[in-house]
Amino acid sequence: MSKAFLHIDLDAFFASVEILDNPGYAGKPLIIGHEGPRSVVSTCSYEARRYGVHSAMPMTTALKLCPDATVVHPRGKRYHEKSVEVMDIIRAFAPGFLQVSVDEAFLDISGMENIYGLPGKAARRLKNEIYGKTGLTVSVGVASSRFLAKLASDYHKPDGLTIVPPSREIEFIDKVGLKKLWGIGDKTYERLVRKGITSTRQLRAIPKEKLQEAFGAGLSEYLYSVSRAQDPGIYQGEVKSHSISTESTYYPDVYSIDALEDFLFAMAQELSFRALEEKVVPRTVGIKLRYGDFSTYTFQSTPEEAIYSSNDIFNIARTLLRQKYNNEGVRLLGLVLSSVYEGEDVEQPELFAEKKEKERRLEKAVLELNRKGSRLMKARSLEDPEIKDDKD
DNA sequence: TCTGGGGTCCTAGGACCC
DNA sequence: TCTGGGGTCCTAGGACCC
Repeated sequence: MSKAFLHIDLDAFFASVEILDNPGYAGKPLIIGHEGPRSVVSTCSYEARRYGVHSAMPMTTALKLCPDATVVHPRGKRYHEKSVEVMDIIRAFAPGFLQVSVDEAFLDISGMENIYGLPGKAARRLKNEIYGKTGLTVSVGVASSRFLAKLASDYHKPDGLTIVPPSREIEFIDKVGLKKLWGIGDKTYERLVRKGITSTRQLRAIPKEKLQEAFGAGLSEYLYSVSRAQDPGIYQGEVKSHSISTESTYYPDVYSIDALEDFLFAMAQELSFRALEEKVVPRTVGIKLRYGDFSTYTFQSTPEEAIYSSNDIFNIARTLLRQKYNNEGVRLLGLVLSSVYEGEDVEQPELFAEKKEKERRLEKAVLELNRKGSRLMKARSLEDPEIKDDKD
């Protein structure tokens, strides 16, 4: 039985939702993002793309290229809502469903010819159903592996449908080209070019051992597979832990460690709430510092004691900050919880258990109130004395 | 044109244990 | 007498993707 996968990609998702909610935007260049000297474009409509605007471009550049564009601030909640609508349709279509981001999902439709006919027919039916029920268009790729289906959905956009027959997979990879292969970014592409490799054909001609010498075990394996249209197996892994993070870019740069600590304090609460909501517990806390010259550093710590509350997170983060901050202007500050595992209850030595449990209950209560719409934040100035007096 | 914010995975070195 | 190899955990950095 031959395998068949669909990759479904929502077209210019955020921009499309804005146009759906506000038909006056239709046909006009639309940019989703914030204005500001350090902002970048989140997404933009296809009309804006004609001017050369694209995701991750600095907003100042985008507005120079396309001064008439309408800039709309992102509405994450609304996008999430629409995403759920679309994903529910896709999930109900076939059993092998795998969502990989707000606007992308895979479907394994192997052996479903009896229900939908050939894979291309199934894809067309799914596209129509999504458009009919949500008003959003998607681009779909059909192929024998997730990797190829993903490349195929990107091949023709928007509202595209690309089918890669099993007999023409190598040909397809060659058409896509080295530069646009998933997993080959700017750096890797440059490395390949420096070795005189500029096409998938050239890459394929290189023996495995030579690739290993030049690119190391992991990357060479990857390059060897994808140049032969073989799925490198990116979307199979069962995740056992993950990370939760937040970061902010400031303008102008921040020089005050007190201000940085205040930011960390707010971030610690936010992440602590998110962890509580997800019912997970982190083992590691890290900070990220980016200075005015864009040099970026990360520092992390994995304490022996369990991390129970936003206070624990903040104390670890602040210690890292005090140890590592070099007193230069900070452009970006970030906080990361990693090695995050399922679990609501943390084992604690008796002595700490009671106090920590109390803290955790308080935070859960605050979380509950926040869910109901009030915006509660603990003030750092009202924090318990243990924190304020702690001079490390 | 000076480069967001949320993630994942990989590498390499050091500590520590067997 | 300075001397092995493997496994696992941790840290920092880097590449990549949406």
